[in-house]
Amino acid sequence: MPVKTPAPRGGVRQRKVAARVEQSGGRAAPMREFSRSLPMALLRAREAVMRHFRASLRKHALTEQQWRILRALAGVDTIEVTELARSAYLLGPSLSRILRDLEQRGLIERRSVKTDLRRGLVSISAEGLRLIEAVAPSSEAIYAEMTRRYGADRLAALHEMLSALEASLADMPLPGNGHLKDEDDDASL
Amino acid sequence: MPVKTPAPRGGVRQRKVAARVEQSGGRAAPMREFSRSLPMALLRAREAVMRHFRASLRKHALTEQQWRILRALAGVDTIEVTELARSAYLLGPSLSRILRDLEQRGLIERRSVKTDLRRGLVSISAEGLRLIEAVAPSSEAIYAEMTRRYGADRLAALHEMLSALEASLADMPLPGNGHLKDEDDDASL
DNA sequence: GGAATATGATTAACATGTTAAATGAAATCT
DNA sequence: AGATTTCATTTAACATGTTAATCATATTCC
Repeated sequence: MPVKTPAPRGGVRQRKVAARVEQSGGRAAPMREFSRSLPMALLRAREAVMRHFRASLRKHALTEQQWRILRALAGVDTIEVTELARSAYLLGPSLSRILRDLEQRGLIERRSVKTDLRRGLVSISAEGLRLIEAVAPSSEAIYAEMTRRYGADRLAALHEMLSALEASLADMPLPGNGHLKDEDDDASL
Repeated sequence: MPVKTPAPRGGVRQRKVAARVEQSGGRAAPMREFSRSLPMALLRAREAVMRHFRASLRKHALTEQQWRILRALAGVDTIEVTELARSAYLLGPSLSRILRDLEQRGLIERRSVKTDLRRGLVSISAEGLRLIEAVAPSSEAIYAEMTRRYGADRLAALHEMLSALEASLADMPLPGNGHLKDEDDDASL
């Protein structure tokens, strides 16, 4: 039988004095509110989207990344592993593992470039295509419902702002990475 | 000595016929372009942001998630584990592991709620606070540079659109999840 | 008060993210 | 040709994401 929520739940006690960070000038400024963290906002938004797809994928024993790979393969005849990594936005090691598994499941086929045995070629199998056709309809329906709820215009605008963000940061220099491990880098920037 | 790029690199061969998906009406429609996938766009944007922080965090032997936890703890006196999970946007199992490690490193302290021994209380240690003060400056500087590049207005607008997206999908029903594993769900929706 | 149920947290198991190192093959240099 | 360097991919090692199961404690019901 149901149990009511146990108690008014104390939960959080606010810190008396907020953490402060010394600025280069010597003044102290409050640290930016945690909730406004951009990576967190992107993570939360992404999860809000993804959780609707997980159930459908799980029914077909697919992970999100495996699905990304199959989707990428569906659009081409064959593709080199490195290109596939770019296309599905996966790092090499993850891709290596997943391709091994997908091949064992018969969803993809692999061979090598004859003129350069280092390069691997990947293509989707007939069974892989069948799987895509089985999953895609509900996936498309979910996308459609999301677009309806959020608004197609707003969605397009969001896509634009996201790729603009990527572009803005693409040529931003990464921190010196001064090959030192525990060096004090407070003065940097 | 440098070696020039080896060859014009064939890479990808386009599939002759694009994958198509049967619609409920019986017509065939081209599958949405893979590159337009919203989860992918969010993932790429997030990575474009995060890669600038990783080096700084690694210098202090912190992962992104450990940093999120310390940041969340810095704002409060003590917090219950469940609240911390919400605050740092981590699932329970991940949080459990990370708290175990952070406690071993002396960066946090734990105890239990006296009136309910199931609930754990977490707080940041003095050493943890020192670590935050060591990392925050460069972190803030990176945020500042990102804001400068992307534009403060645009950034605020992006935040708004992301939380609006979350809100739009919050009450969207998840797929029936019909407790069946390999059932054909093509007709769903 | 004791059985049944619910809750908070952890553990288990497996997949992926991330960085470093290793492996095998091709290109370059001499 | 042989040594060296570069390149594509894989393997290794460790941290996290994800779901299910477990464990201890609390609550509810009888």
